[in-house]
Amino acid sequence: MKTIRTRFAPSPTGYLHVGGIRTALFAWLLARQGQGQFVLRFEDTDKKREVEGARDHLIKSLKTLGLKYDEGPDIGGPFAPYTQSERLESYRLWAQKLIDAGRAYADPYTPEEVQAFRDEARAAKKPFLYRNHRPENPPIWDGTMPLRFKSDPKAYDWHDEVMGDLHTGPEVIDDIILIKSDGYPTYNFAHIVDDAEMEITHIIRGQEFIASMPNYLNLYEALGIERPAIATVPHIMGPDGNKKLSKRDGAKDVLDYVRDGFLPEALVSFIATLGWNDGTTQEIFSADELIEKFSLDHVQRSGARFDEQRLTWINGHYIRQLSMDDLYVHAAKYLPGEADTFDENYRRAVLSLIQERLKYFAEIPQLTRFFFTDLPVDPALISSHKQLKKLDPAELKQILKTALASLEESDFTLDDLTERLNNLLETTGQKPAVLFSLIRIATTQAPASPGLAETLAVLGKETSLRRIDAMLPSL
RNA sequence: GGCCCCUUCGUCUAGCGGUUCAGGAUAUUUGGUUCUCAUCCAAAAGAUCGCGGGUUCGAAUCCCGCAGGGGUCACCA
Repeated sequence: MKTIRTRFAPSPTGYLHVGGIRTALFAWLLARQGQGQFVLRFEDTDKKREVEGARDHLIKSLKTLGLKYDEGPDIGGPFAPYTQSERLESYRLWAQKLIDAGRAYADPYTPEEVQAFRDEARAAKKPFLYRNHRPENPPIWDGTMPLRFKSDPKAYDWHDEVMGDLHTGPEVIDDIILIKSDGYPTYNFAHIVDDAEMEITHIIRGQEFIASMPNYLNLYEALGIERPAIATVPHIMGPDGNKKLSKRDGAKDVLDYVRDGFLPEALVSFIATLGWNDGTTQEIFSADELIEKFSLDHVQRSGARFDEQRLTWINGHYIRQLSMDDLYVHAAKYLPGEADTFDENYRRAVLSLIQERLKYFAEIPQLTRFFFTDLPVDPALISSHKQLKKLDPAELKQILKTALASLEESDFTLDDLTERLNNLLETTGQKPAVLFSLIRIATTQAPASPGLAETLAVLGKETSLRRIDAMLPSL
């Protein structure tokens, strides 16, 4: 069996959103499970649309998600270069073959003239076909005009690894442009040449290319190139509508998610299961499990909607599984600025307490601020509490004083605090809903916090007592 | 408008002619875990399988039509 070689071939015209990374992930998985190679290739033949920094961003996105490529623009490989703008000679050579065989010709029309043909077709509510205007005696191609493919319209039946058996008639075949008037090849031509020269065996690409597949089949024949296997995956839809996910709809970039504190393994698991599953009830997959279980024939044919809630759930799952050391490595930088003056042990203890509450790291500041700074006394925490608001302020004050007296004698170890809090339930005769809530509010001034004893133990004696003292006058 | 693809709980999906008045997950609601939030556990609610015809003893599953959604018809990829 031939070694599997897949590629991810983005154009550096924008950033990598979740939909784009999915084709990369699938291609990577295919290569990994077949002991094959995964190739990165930049398709930079449209210099007008190129975005500064997009290449680095693409590379960083792949690396962040752990999609390591075996050959690529920055690391080279046996078929270098891996950037299309550096491969113009190849396209020139293949184009010449077509010219020699009478299968390519110069397009003598100006863009305006072609546009007029197009408008004409549109007005007649018919699809535009350039070949209906194919010139009878085209000039010799001198490189200043577009070079077009002289197509051989016919019906095609082909197999797509995801979409199944497909069929189209000859009416969709046209004389596509091979080389633009600026000398750069079109994607339509360049990717076929590159995939052949780079010995790519499987192409994974988005739905938008399915309509041009017959044209590619026609080109493969004319070039005498055996086509790779094709897997066309559906688009990922935006959260609200049925539109293809795009940056314009507020879709975040993969690195945006990482920046907000989503773990790469969560992103990978989420993206893989958007439109794919292994047929069992397993919901979350590690990269190794994906390599073992992924299969193109279980990829959904319909577009999946991007559901951030599901991503959030998966991310929370992964955060909970993190060891303390890993949690600290990932999460420490999200701590609020006030945390800088505290030592590492304290910061670790805080993170440990909120680990099971975290959905993504960007939530850390709001969840932990009271551990690092005294928040102002907030009377609303009492007045909106369904138990405490019923009690007389004087009574609350008495309860808190009793608690304070006991805590003053505590060594603030977790065991001692737990025991004292339990004893206080008896001495004050209050329910936990009253006693614990009151102490919790006094010491945190936050609407939510980890368990009371744990929180007090981390805050320490001095801070806890100081905050209770500060609370008393307001009651 | 032509061509192509798609259509199961809000969402992601299982399902490949019968053991399914459709299973799981998430989201939602409720209860429990000595306080809040979260976790965890339990439960509830949620899909006449887009609609209409067939084929069959039997269809979410096969066939046809329709509707809706998406893609494409660039010197973009």
